[in-house]
Amino acid sequence: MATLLTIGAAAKASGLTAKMIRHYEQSGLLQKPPRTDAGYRLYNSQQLQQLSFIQQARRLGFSLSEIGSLLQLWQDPARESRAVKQLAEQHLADIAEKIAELQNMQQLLQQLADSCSADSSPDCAILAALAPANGLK
Amino acid sequence: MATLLTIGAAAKASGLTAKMIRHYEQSGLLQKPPRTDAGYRLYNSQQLQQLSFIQQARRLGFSLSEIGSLLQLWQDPARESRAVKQLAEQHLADIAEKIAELQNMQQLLQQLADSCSADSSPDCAILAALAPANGLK
DNA sequence: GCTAAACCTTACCGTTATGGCAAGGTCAAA
DNA sequence: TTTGACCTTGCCATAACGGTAAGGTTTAGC
Repeated sequence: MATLLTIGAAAKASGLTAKMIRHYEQSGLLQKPPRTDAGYRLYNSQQLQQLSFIQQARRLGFSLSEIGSLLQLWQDPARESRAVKQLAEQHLADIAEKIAELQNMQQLLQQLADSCSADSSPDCAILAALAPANGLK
Repeated sequence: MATLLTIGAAAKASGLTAKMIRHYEQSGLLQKPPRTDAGYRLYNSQQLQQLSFIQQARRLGFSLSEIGSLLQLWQDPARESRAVKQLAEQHLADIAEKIAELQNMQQLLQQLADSCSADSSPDCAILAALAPANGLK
């Protein structure tokens, strides 16, 4: 039998929030679900699967736009795994870039922090590094 | 002599954009600079130093709110380096957390991507991992 | 049957740090 | 004087939500 869940139950089942689900619907990621006479959204098991799919993809850091593409591929029996992998590789490249940026910040700042005495004196390598060259003329 | 720069020149000198400078002013990070009769903002060397300070701090990933605190400390001769370092340590912790999240995603997704054949077949470990347990009944 | 709690609905604002655009005023050089 | 390069304000857009308000619905208990 078709089990239909209201948005709150669907949220719990998928690990999302009702707010997120409405947001995904509004941004075109999800088809509009049927409604009760009172206007309540009702989700069937197929849509629940989609919700869980989205939640997993979000956990991997895919953007909603990327997830749109992934959902399309998922539902296309004629998809080529090549296309899926390409999306993943692109996302991996983005992740690697962000990590590199953060590690760069981390390294620079850690060095400065290590050189800061952290006592009651006003002198601190961190501020010194942020301040523009003073050209002590 | 006091060299006064218009916002475009100040932007170039500090590595920011005019838009950013106006935004920092509007969000209370910078004091309102004097204006010409025509309403053009004019920046002196002290404010240019602040702009460069902000730009450096942004490069290290500090939020505008954190930079507000750093600026305060910078301009306080009675500051304690302890306070500066505490801000830096907090930011380092935030950075480390983000890196950890990204590395977690990276590791998970890389494993899946490695298991994806990337050919014309529809089968792909990535989609399989995103799809909820199918309970092949 | 009635009431209160726990749902649901839409709509709008706030977050963060910008970029973009429009409509208009200003300034300097040719 | 005209043109181009400035400057001004103001409003919209981004990504992916969370919060809140004002209101309708359903359910459980009494």
